[in-house]
Amino acid sequence: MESENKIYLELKKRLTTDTYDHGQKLRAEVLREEFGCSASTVREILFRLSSDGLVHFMDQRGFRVPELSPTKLIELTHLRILLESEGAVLSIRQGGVAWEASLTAAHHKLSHLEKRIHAREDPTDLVDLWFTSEKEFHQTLISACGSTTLKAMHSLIYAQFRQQLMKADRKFDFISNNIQQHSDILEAALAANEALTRKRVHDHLARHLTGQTATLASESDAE
Amino acid sequence: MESENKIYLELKKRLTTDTYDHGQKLRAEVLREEFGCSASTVREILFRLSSDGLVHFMDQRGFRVPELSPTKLIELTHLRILLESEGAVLSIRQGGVAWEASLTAAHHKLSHLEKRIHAREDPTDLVDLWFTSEKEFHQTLISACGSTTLKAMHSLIYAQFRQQLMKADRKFDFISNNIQQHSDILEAALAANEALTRKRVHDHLARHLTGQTATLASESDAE
DNA sequence: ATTTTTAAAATTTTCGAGATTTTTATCTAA
DNA sequence: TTAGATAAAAATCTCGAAAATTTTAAAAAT
Repeated sequence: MESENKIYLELKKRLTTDTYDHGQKLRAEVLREEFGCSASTVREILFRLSSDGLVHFMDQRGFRVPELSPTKLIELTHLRILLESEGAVLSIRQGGVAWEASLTAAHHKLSHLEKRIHAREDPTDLVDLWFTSEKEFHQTLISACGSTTLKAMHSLIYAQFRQQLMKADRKFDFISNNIQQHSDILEAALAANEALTRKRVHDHLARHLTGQTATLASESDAE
Repeated sequence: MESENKIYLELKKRLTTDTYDHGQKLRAEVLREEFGCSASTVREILFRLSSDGLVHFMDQRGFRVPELSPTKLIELTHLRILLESEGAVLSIRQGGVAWEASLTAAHHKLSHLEKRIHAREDPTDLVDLWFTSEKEFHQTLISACGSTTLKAMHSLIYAQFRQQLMKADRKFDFISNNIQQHSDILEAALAANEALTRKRVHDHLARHLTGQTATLASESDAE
């Protein structure tokens, strides 16, 4: 079972980091051979990932990587904004110095990396590192919210969001804006400005809300 | 696989409607015999329910009904307020007449039932019906939000919330308040008053937020 | 009497093979 | 040539039994 969890994590990583293509079939036999376990074990893991929304299961037709879906991306973005705003504001209220310190640290790492990427001609070999750092920053942002359930939910949504963008986000033409936006979020959070933090989380993710009149119900003005 | 889904739904119903006790062990062998399927099939279903948060899995130690947890209930309530407020407001904006009609219908059914319960000495035989109707009302409230993902997330949270209360809510000492609150929500929603709808969804669920300084970050004043 | 060891029983986990279904390839008829 | 039917191949799904682990019970030692 320990090894099963290893396989689960490895597959989860692959499914959110470009290894497979959207819509690609995940053949149990291939995975069984690669990981050296039984077909049932693979099946079990794929079902778990299916519950996480990272694998699409169809009765009698096996497992696939979910298709690219602009609609899905918009919905996931809405939920990220909702959960991260809420989590960030709760963290501002309850986090204290320890949280501020960890958020500053996470931002520092991410910022450093994003500047390196910005300066690069070809940032391909930094992609994986960026995925990790960006995730850590956003998780830290909500880490002191006090709700395990909210964090778990956010983790699910974040992984699916990342999966939708695993191909697109490798170009980093957005990196310049991102550096500023991450910095803005940090600033608002440290200033304990709740409304401004909400707005900046929203603005940071807003580029994924295109394609329809995508206005979040909880959106409000500030700044 | 069709039968597997049947078993899944049956178990899900049981896990949110009192059949088992909190913390009770779910022995695979017992379920296998009862449902007339193999051990692997039961295992697969229990894993699915585990991903839904309705079953607690421990490596080498089998599956259990999750323990009663006041903290968990508060967290789930927070998330219900967050998701239902958001979903309701989006539905107000996008739902149109069809949504208003279905919400009115769902409320009518629920209201009728709650009045019967209120009048009863012993409402035991109406419990299951109430669980169904109450769920339908709240799902209808957010049904026109336009986000499949938000609805799926809410469904997960709602089921876990219901599980936490499956024993407690059978007494119906809250029924009088509930009748008023459901009616208030309907009124605010039909009036397309977004802030008021948010507040009334919050007030409806507020009784489960006791036990700590449980203030939702997005809480605001209205009315 | 209490704790530790040892043995037995029960439960969980892994596995591979047979049964079922879907997919692919080939053949036949219009 | 196209469409439909048939057969072969490949994949999925179910199942029960063997292997591994935990739990329970009994015996031994402190």
